[in-house]
Amino acid sequence: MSSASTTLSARGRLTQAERRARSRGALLESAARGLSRYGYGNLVLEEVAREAGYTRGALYHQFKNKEDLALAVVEWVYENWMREVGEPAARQPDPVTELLALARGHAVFCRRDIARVVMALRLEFAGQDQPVGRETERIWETGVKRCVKLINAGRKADSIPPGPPARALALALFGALEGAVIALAGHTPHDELLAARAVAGVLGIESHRAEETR
Amino acid sequence: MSSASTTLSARGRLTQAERRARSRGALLESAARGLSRYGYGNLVLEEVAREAGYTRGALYHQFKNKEDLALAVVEWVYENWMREVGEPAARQPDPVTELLALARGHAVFCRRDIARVVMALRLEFAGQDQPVGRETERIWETGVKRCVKLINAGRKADSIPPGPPARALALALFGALEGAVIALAGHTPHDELLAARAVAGVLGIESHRAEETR
DNA sequence: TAGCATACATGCGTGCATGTATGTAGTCCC
DNA sequence: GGGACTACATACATGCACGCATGTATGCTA
Repeated sequence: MSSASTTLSARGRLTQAERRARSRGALLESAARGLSRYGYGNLVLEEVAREAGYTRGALYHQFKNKEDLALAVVEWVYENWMREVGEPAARQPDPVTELLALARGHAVFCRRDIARVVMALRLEFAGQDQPVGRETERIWETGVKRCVKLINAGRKADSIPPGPPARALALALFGALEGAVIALAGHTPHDELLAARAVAGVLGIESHRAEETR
Repeated sequence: MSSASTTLSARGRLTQAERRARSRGALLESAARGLSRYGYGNLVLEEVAREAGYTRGALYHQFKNKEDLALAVVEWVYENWMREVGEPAARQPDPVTELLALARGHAVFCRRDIARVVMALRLEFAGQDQPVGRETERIWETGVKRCVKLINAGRKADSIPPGPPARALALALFGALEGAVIALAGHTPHDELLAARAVAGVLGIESHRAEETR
């Protein structure tokens, strides 16, 4: 529904590349919704294709197999997240406001029904050594590492109080954030504030910091 | 490993009821671990039985089918949770300390590898009308309702500040709590404090309230 | 201790989802 | 405008896990 904006070349007729890109986008989006709703194991490719307006033939033409599709979805979600949440937050002046911006941004990002993709896959593949699980874990770890740095910086600047190890804080932060946002699905606009509050709480900073809108 | 304490009758030989209870307990525990790790769809009954020291025959003798087993696990987890977390917390004197006790208690409860059963099943069956999903949703809703009451009480007593609707707060609270605890799996003892902090944050109360141990 | 009931094991049939092989329609390029 | 290529559909083969039916062992009752 959103990124079906594959610029079509002047005349109504589609070029091959456009055709390919359009169907690939539709399949990716459908698969993302499916993964978010049902997880990997319960995801039925027949349905993915149908909801995108194609058949499994198209899917297997664009992706090697189910695993390859899932990997592409994870990549796709990650890139969008970075563009819409990660990079804007990075422009904040100090660690605490950056962390709170991440929280708010993530809440808004997850208003689409993609919210649970990462959480679902992480849960499903935790503790197993499987490509999709590894990739999901990798991007999760990227986020955690980023938080660890921010927490350490914040503590140096005395804007985040001392306490448990930075890594534990970062894990709790992401966990609480994802959990809250998933539970609040559809509860616009409170999701944003409550996500920020959860993060502020984990960090142990004064709760009113979460209320500041920017 | 834990509740294998089916009192065996005086002599070494087991009575039928004891046999039954023992194997049922072992199967339930194994299934709970499995559900927590893999979710419902990926749960293979062959493995469940094997890890419990039986075969699928025993399983199908004790439970009608896979769904029945999952329902029994949900029930079993809920009862244990109420006994070990819900009831102790209810003995707290005021709403805020009760909510924080729930957070800490839940963190401790989830140190067993059962942590993710509810979250996993809720994710997997969200939006579908299926018995296991309904049951999981029901006990989740029980928890949310309890929180709503506590939040309203706390607001009347001025120990919780006004803000978003109580239901939104309760949802965020449980979501953040579960998410944080899952992410912190294995990070004893920080899990307890950070769970309390996440909850305190969502409630918008002063963060130092979360530090009080009881 | 004989005969029955209950706990559990083993083997088979079936359904469903993935992956592959083949067939058809829509583009590109000379 | 005709051949080559690409996007996609359809048809078929494979595998896995569930559920059930049947077989065996262990405990119960008289």
